[in-house]
Amino acid sequence: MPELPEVETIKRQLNQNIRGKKIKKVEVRLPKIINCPASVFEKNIAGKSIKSIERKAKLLLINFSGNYTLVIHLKLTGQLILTSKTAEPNKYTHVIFYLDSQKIFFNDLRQFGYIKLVKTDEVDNLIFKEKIGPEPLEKDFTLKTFKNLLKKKKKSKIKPLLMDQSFIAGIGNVYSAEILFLSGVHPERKAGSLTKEDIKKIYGNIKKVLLEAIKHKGTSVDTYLDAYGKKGKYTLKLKVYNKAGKLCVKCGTKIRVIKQGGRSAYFCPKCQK
DNA sequence: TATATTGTTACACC
DNA sequence: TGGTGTAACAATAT
Repeated sequence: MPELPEVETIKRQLNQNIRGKKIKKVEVRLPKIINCPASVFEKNIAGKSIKSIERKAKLLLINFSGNYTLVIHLKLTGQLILTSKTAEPNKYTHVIFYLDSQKIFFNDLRQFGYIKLVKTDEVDNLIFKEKIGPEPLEKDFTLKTFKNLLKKKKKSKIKPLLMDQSFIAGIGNVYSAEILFLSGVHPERKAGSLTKEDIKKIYGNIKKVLLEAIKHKGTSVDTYLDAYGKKGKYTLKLKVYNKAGKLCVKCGTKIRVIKQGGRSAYFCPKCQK
């Protein structure tokens, strides 16, 4: 499941490899993935060069010459794979970008992901409309900022709150579970019940876990692959996510799973209070 | 063969 | 109004 570290990994890899290169042709195999007729899509992208690639929350932005930007969300099972000219698409390849000597596949098993063609100067507008919260790895995301945000959400349960993109950007089910485990905080605690120490720990672990995950090129619990088609190695570092019934690495208690808002929340009943 | 799973969003409820 | 719950989306594993 691509969250901030996975999207950041793809962003860095694409910047290293395709910045400045030209898109020769686009092939849209599944029209519902894009937000306009394929002819319009192709017309505005083909022949244009890639200026830069950015990340905002879990969104990947590819900026082109000619002032158009592709806004890409990978949702649950999306992939952007940079391959050779001769690589073959699979049945989940829905859009293909052709470069001079490479291809980029947009693959998505569940077809929830999207690629939107947007005028570059309208991207900020679009992101503003999505009400995306602060970027946790930015310098201005301080402990004080975090405390103040929590004050406004005293009645919310902490795990769904960390996953709320309008509260804080880029955190999903995997990393919220890991952050709370390392902080010793139970996923059902209300924001208003957290002590100063709890808040400090959660704040520190948000930065720590996300940075560590980027270092390992993300987590592959589902179909996630990086831009080179490789799995993320943070999967090996996971302590609670997807570990129901396994033994806690700290205390040996069985990891439990509960439902929160219809989603699985994994935690250690002894280490997380 | 039916069901659970999975993130996000839209929408209903209180 | 904010917090919570549910359906829908699609494909797969069980």
